Amino acid sequence: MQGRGKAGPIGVAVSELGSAMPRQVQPDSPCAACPVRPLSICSGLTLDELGELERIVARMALKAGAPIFDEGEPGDHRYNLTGGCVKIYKLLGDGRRQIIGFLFPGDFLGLAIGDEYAYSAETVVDTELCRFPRPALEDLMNRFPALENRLLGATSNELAIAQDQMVLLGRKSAKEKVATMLLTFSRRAEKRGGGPNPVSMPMTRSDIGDYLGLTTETVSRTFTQLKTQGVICLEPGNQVRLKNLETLEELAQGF
Amino acid sequence: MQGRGKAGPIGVAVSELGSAMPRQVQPDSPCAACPVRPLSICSGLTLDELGELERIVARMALKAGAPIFDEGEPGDHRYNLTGGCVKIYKLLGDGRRQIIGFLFPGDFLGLAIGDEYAYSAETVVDTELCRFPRPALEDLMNRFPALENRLLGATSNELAIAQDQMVLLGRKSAKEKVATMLLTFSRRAEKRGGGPNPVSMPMTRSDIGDYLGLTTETVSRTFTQLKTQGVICLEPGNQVRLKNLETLEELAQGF
DNA sequence: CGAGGTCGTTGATTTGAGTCAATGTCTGCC
DNA sequence: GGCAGACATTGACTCAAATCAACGACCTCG
Repeated sequence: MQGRGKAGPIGVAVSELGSAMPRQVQPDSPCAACPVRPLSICSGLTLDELGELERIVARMALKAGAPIFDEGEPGDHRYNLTGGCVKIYKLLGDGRRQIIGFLFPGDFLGLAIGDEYAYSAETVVDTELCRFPRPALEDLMNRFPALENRLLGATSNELAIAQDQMVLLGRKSAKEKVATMLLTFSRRAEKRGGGPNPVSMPMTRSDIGDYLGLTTETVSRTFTQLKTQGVICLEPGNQVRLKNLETLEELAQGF
Repeated sequence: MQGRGKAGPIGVAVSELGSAMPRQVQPDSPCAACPVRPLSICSGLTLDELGELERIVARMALKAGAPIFDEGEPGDHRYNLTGGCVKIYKLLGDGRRQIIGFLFPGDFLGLAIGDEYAYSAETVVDTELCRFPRPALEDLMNRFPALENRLLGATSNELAIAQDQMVLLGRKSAKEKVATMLLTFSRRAEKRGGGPNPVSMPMTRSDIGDYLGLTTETVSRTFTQLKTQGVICLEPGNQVRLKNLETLEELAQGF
C-alpha cells in the first residue's frame, strides 16, 4: 500500500522546496526538469514564461488523507499536481458525498466559482503539488495567452471527462460502472507514461463508491464478481490486474 | 406549447440571416443589438472585436426536434445559442441516453475532443443559433485574448454545472432530483432576465428522465407527488409553477 | 504481542426505482 | 371536427442496489 493513512496534524504545506530563494528564477529550473510538465498546463511555454511561472509557485508535499481546501472557502490558490493522487468531492447537507474526480500528476485543480472553491479536495496518498496564488496566475494568463490557452484546453478536457462520468452515473449498472472505472484508470495511467496493467487503485472502497454512485458493499461485491468471472485479479498493494480487456470493454458498455 | 414538434426534413440551417453581405461588418451590427450578448462569450468585447466575430458568424434558425450535430462527427463549428432550447446528450451502444445538459440563450456549444464533437446536440423547441467555423474562431481567439478569456470563463462555468449534476446523478433520490432541476431552471431563467416563476419545461418527460437518470414513469410519478404535496402546480404550455420555494429547497437537499 | 481501529467482504433482507401494461390526454392534421 | 400518433399518467409487479448486520483481514500503537 502506498501511504494510505492518517493526515498530518492540519494537513497544510509540509515543505516548500526552494524556499531559500522563494521568488527567484532558478538557473537549474525545477520546472524545466519537471517530469509531468508535458502533461500539465505548463507545457508548451517558452523558457521566459516558465521562469515567470516559477517565480510565483510554491511547492508542497502532503501526507495521505490531508485536506487541501474545502468547498466554499475563498479560492485563493490554484494547484498543479506533480505526484500522488487527490480526490475532489462535494458534500450534501446530510453527509452524502459525491466524488467528482480523482486527480493524478499533471492534473490541475482549484476551480473557483466567484471567489469560492467549487469543491473540496483531499489527498488520497502522499502527494506533491505546485501552488499558484490566483491573482498572480491570472496576471500571468493575461500576459501570456499561451498559458490561458493551455488552461482552456485542460478545462475543456475536464469537462469532457465530467460528461462521460455523467453518463456513467445516470445510466450504467454497478458492473458497468466498475468496469468503466478500471478501464479509464488504466488508460489514464498509460497516458501518464505508466503501464496500463496492473491498475493502481489507492483509494478506499468507500471512495470508489462515492465516485461511482454506489455503496461500499456494492463495490466490494462487484469486484468479487469480476474476480470470479476471471476478468480481473486483485493483487497486493491495491493493484488490480486486468486479465481480459475485451470482456471488460464489453462489460463497460453493457453486454 | 412552444413549438415542440417534428424536425424539419434534415434539420440543417433553415435560414442564414444577413446572407446578402455574408462576410462584412455591418454598420447596424446585429451583434451590437444582440439581446443575449451580455450572457454569452461575446460580452466584454470591443466593437472591433465584435466586428471580426461578425465576419465569421452564420446565423441559423432550426425547428424543434432538429439535430444540430452528432457525437463523433468532425467538430467543424462552434455555436452560440441566441434563442430557444437545445439538449446535448450521449448515447450508449444499446440506446441508453444521458442528457448532459439543456442549453438556453447565451450558452455556448460544440465542445470537441480532438477533432470530433464530444456529444450530440438537438433542438428542443424552435431555436436560433450563431455558428462559427472552428478554425476562424480559434484564429480570433489567438488574436483577441479577451475572447479566449470569455470562453475559458464559460467552460469553467459549464464544468461547475456538470459537477453539480454529478452530485445529483450519483447521490440524490428521484424527488430530490426533480426538485433540484426545478430550482435550477428557475434560477437560470431569472439569470437570463425572465421571471423565476412559473418555470418553462419545454422538454418531454423522457428528456427529463434521461437528464436526471430516471425513467419517464418515475419522473411523472414524482411530478404528481410534488403536485399532491402542493409544492408545484402543472400549468398548460409545459409551465410549472413553484408554489413553495422553501419546501422545494428542502426537498432538493433531502429532508 | 495483543488490543483496538479501519477497511473489506459476505449474507439476509428491504426498498426505491425500473419494467411491463393499460389508459388518459393533448395536438396537429386531414 | 374528429382521427392518429405522440406524450403523460397510473397501477401492478419485479429487481438491482441499498441497508442492516456480522465477521475477517490488516495495521498501528501501546
